Amino acid sequence: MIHKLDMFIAVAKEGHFGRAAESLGITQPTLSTGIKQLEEMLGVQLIFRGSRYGGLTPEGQRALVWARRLVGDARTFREEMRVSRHGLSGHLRLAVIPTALTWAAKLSARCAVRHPKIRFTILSRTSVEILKMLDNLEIDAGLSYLDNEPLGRVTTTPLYTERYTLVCHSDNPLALQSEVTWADLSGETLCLLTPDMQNRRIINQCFMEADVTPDALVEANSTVVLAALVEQGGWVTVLPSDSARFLASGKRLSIVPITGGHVEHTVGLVAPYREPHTPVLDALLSEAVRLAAA
Amino acid sequence: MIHKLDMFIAVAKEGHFGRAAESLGITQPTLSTGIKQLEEMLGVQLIFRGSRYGGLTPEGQRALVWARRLVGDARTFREEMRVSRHGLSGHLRLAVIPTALTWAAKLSARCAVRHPKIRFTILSRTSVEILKMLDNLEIDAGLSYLDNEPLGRVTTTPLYTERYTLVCHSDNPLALQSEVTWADLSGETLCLLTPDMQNRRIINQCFMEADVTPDALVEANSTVVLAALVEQGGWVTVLPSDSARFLASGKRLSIVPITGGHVEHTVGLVAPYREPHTPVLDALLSEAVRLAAA
DNA sequence: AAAGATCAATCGAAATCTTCTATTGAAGTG
DNA sequence: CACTTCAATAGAAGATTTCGATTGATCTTT
Repeated sequence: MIHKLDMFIAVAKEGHFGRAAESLGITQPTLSTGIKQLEEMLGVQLIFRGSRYGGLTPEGQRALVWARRLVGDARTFREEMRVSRHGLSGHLRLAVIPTALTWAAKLSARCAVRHPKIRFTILSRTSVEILKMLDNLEIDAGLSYLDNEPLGRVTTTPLYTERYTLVCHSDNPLALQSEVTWADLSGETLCLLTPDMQNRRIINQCFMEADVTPDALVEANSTVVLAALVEQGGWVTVLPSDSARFLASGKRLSIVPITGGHVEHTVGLVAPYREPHTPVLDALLSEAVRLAAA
Repeated sequence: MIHKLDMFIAVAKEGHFGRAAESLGITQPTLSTGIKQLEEMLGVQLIFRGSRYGGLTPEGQRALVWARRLVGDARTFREEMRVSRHGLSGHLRLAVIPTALTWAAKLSARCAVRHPKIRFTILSRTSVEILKMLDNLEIDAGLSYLDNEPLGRVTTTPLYTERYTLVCHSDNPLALQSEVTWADLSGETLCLLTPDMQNRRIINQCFMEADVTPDALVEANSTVVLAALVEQGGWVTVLPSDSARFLASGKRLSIVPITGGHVEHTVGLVAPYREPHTPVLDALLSEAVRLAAA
């Protein structure tokens, strides 16, 4: 049953029997018959298909919610049993928005000190992708914005609040100012994150509120690109203070706080809503709480 | 996996491999290997045993919680899929404290009118048994006291509040009074529910608070016995007003309200804490809400 | 419109897993 | 010390799962 549900989740995720089978390490006929048996067992059609994948039926949509829950619970269960004999060890998969990567490093480092047997995988992803990966059980937790955009059924642990700063070359006249406004940036040659990043959308809104139309000549999905570009001279970018500090250190880059109307955006840990969590995830969550308090 | 967990739940419930196997309709060796495979799959020992059942290990205790949850969710899932093709039909198993049996009848009758394809099984049980049966997935919901004694992880829907009344033969001098106190009953020949019933414990406490030691010469676990006994003459009993009214009607029995210090005890529907519920259970719950409002 | 590519279903054989009956072996009982 | 109870084990029968090969349908390209 659990295994069949796993197949179903894979097909729903990939939208393609062949790829889904590959992702599970089984052959396509096996998966086809698996789905068919699941449909027979439940007595409902889950997937529209006439010689090719045609999306989920309404029952399929509903079944997907249950499938994710059952498979997720089963994994958590197995994980808990595994930990009870091997001690707190295992694999923790995180997806993180680019501007929170330094915090991901901080968090995982502290967690690793306390629990040396836990392995980490940290991926840079957009906030939307993070939620999707949480749904599909591809990651155990994410680091993303807690406010602003709709989260699904998740538990959240606030970590810090983003404050935006200008990052420019030390030669730039703006570097001498103790602070700048969003309007001050109107003439500058901007490089920013791509618009699929929530951070960029937030920054866009800040510019809009200051009646400035930002003109980002270079867009990238990595803050490293932005910092490197700024270092070359001529370019400026906007980054949250922590990212900015990290990327600017040791280079001829200056950081200037940006003042003026912008909402505060909280970044924190996002984990599936499931009670109880896996012991490893629990360890991460409590480390996040400690880190937030510090 | 789910099937193995089912076996595990059965063994934990019965405390005996043979009986557990019988209750599942499989043979004992099948169950033995099933448990063994489950233990191997999880990598932990679940059950102490050296040629006979020796209780659950600590990991087994923990695993039992997960097993109940997974099996329960899987059933709810299947139920929901079944309903999506057969309409709101199915089987609803209720366990009810004896004094709430009339309400169980009322509730199921109203529910049956609205959803003619639902079948009901209603069992008279003690409140403790009801909670245990909910845990073991033997019933879908219970009708029991919502306050007073510790409930597990359940959702509750209040239905009514018990008010205690004296039930006596119409020839009894007490029948002429408009009300009686607990102390007034000290000389009477009492018959009451057995002490394993929470109702009896509540009544005992009422007597104690009135400094009366009740002397129940006949104890029974059915209100029918009590009413029949009172009808024979000489005996009196104490019942919640609804039960009393129902049992006394058409017989030479009188009902006298009992006044004086007693706490109010709320009776209502008790269902497993699981979101979402089965569609059939949802139907029952909303019917209960309507009935409570009426 | 024909040829080719893509994709999921189907078929049949091999492998794996499950369940059964019969038996064993261990621990408790009179 | 025989007797009973209980769970584990062994071995065979049966069911299920999986896979490679193929088919048949649909979509794309020429």
